[in-house]
Amino acid sequence: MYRIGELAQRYEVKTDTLRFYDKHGLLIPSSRSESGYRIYTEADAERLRFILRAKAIGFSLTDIAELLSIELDKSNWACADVKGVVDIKLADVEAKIAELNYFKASLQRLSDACCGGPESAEHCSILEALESNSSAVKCENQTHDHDQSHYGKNCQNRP
Amino acid sequence: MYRIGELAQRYEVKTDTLRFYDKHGLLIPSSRSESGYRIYTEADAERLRFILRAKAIGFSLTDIAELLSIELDKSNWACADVKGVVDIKLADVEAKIAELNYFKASLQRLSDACCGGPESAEHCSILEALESNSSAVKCENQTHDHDQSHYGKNCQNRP
DNA sequence: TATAACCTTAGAGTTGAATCTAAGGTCAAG
DNA sequence: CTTGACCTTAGATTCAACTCTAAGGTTATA
Repeated sequence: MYRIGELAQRYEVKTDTLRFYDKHGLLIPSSRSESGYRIYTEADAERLRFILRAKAIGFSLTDIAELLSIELDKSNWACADVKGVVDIKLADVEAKIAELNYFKASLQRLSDACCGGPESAEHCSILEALESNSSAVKCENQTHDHDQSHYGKNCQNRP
Repeated sequence: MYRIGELAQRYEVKTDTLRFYDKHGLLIPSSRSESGYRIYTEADAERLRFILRAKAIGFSLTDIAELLSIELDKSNWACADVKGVVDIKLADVEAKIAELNYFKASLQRLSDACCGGPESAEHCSILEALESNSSAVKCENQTHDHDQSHYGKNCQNRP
């Protein structure tokens, strides 16, 4: 039997968060004290661990609510249902990774083309790439010239 | 010279979005008509292209505002400033990718351990993993047994 | 019995990037 | 001269997942 503060401390969440989970039906404490304090049982704590674990794996609270409703009524669901939730999330995460890898490549191309030195940005290849219509990034040694050796191995696309 | 609707259509954004960019200082139209209509010039359109390109690369509107303020006053900034913005974003994107890869691995482990069949979820290894305290995912063939050949090459962690 | 540390509630605020609503003004075509 | 497509504004709403505030009630300890 825990009060909200104890449970919060034990699982390193804010009491606000537990109240939020209560209000949204994810974790409604098994009972209340006479004065209205939330009383959490060990089973409630288990449910919280389930929530936190699922959250750590990347599920949204909506996903978790779905998982919990299956969990509470397992025998009326099939493995396929559960795996479905996981696989949708997996596809989701994979799509996000692909998108971010695309961003990363774009940023890397920009970064590599720029000397990063104290020179004026008037001929900065990053700004020029953002101004131009093409997706090509021109290297800076073609526009302002300086001793690039100071600034590391930039501009991967030089001849 | 474009009115808001024309510019919006040309670049496939909503007029709302352009008004939002106006209000937030990202793209203030060069002039207004007598009746107060926003009038965008070709230079404004160019600036919009800059914004959209930067957005596609994954910059937030705040990042873009910074990039634009450098762009407008290039000669008073160094390449290092510009590259700084890009490199911070790059680190950011890399961190997000790493986190998502971690999520992906967790989800993959869960998915692989579950048969995904029409069997009752009572012994579903996904739910069991979420219930248990360990991060290990036990394979289902140890709990409910069925002809797994129907459901593909699941449960990578079997003996 | 007073003080501090707890607990309660309803409701507002946060972030980012729009998107929507209401109430109204402008303009070209028929 | 009216219809409909456009434009204006301020301000509200959306999404997720909290986080915070104000105003007050409870409980353990000195």
